[in-house]
Amino acid sequence: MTVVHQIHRPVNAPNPAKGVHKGQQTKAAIVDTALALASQVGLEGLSIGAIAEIMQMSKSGVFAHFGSREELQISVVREYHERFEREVFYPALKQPRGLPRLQSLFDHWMRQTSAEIDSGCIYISGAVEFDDRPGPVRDALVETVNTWQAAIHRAVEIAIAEHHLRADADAAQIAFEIHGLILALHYEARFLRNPQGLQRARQGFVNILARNLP
Amino acid sequence: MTVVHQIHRPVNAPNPAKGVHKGQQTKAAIVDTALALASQVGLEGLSIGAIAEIMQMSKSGVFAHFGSREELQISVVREYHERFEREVFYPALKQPRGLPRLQSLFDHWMRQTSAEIDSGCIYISGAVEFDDRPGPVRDALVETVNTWQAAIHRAVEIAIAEHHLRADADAAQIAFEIHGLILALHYEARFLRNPQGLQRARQGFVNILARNLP
DNA sequence: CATAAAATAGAACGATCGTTCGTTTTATTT
DNA sequence: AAATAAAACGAACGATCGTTCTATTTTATG
Repeated sequence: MTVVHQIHRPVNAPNPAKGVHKGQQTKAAIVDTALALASQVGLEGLSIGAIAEIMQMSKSGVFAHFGSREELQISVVREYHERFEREVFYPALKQPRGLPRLQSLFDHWMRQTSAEIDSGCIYISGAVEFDDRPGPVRDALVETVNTWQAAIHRAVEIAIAEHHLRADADAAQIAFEIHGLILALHYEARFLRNPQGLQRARQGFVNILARNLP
Repeated sequence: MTVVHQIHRPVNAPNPAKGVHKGQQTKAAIVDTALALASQVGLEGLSIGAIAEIMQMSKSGVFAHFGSREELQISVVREYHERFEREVFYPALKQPRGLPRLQSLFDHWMRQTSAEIDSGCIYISGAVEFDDRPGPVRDALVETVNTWQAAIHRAVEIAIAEHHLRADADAAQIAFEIHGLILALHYEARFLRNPQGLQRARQGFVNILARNLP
C-alpha cells in the first residue's frame, strides 16, 4: 500500500535506461520463431507447444510472455507488419515519387510475398483464416492490411499527381488490380508451385501501367 | 470362387435400379453439410463432431461413412468440384463460343466466389491451408484447380480463335490476370467486407478485354 | 553479496480431436 | 416372416491443445 520507500523510482515501471530485462529479448526471439512458423502453417496453425520445442523452452515458459494464444498471434501480426514496413515500404520511399516508387513498392511486395518457397504472406493466409472469425486477432489483421492498402493507394495517387499516370486514372481501381496480381502470384507460387507466376505478375503490372499512362 | 449361382446378376455390384442402399443418401447429406461448413471454416476447420451435431447423428456414425477425416475432406473437394462445374462451367457452355462464353464464365465465377457473404471459395481457402501440407487432400485440390484453370485458359483461346480477341493475345497471361481479379474480389468481399469489390472486379475484366481486342 | 523481482520449468486440468470397438438398431434380401 | 447385411450408436482411448498453479532457477538491484 504505502509507497514511501519507493520515492526515488517507481518500482513497477520498466527502467528503459539500464538492463533491458532479458525477458524482452526472449520474448522477441519467441515472436521471431512464431512468425517463421506462422508463415508456414498460418496463424491458426500456431501452437505454443511447437514453439516451445523449437526454442527449447517449456510450454509455460513461452506462454507466460503473452498470457494467451491470441496475444501471441497478435504479436506475430504486429511483427509481420513492422517487417513489411522495413522490407517493402521504407525501401520504396528512397525512390523518387511517382512511378519509380510505385514500381519499387510492387517489386519488393512480390519478393516479400513469394520469394522464399517456404514462407507465405500472413496478410493473405490470415485473411482466409479469419474472414469468419471475429475477435482481436482479426481486428489487428484488418487494421494492418488497411494501413498497407492505404499506402498503395497513396503511391498510385502520387504517381498521378506527378503526371506519371493519366490525370483521370482511377487510383482505387489500379490498387485493386495490383493487389489481384500479388494474390495470383502467391497462389501460383505457394500452392501450385508454378515458378512462372513471377513474370506473369510483372507483365500484369506493365499492362496496368500501359493503360494508365498519360 | 465359383459364380454359377450368380449368373443372373453379380451379387457384390450395387444394384442401380432398385434400392439405393440408404447409406449412400445419408453420406451425400453428410457431404452436403460438410461442404457448407467447410465454406465457412475451411477444410482444416472441419470437425466430425460438429458435423455430427448439425446432422443430429453420432460422431462414429458420421465417421463410418468415410473411414478417415482425410477421406471426408476429399469428398468435400470432389463435391465442390461438381457443384462448380454445375453452377459455373456448364451454364457458360450454353453461351456462344468466344467472348460471350468467357464473360459468362467470369460472371458465374464471381457469383460463386463471393455472392453469399457467409460462404467462401474452397479453391482459395484450401490453397492457403494446404500449400505446405502434402497429402491426398492437397493432391485432390491441385488436380481440381488445374482442371478449372485449364477450362479458363481454353475459353480464352477460343475467344482468340473466334477473333473476339487479338490474334497475338497471351491466353495464359489473360487467365492469370482474371484469376487475380477473382482473388482480389474474394479478399475484399470475404475478409474486408467491402462490397465495392464486385464492381472493381467487373471493371478489371473490362480493362483486360479492352487491351486485347482486335 | 544479499535480496527482491523476473523468468522459466514442471506437472496437471479440462476440453476437443480423430479413431476404435462392441453392440444395437434399421434396411434389405431370401 | 426369418435371415442377413448395412448402418448408426455410445462409450472409451490416446493424443494434443491452451491454460493454470506452484516451485525453482535466473537475473537484476541496493
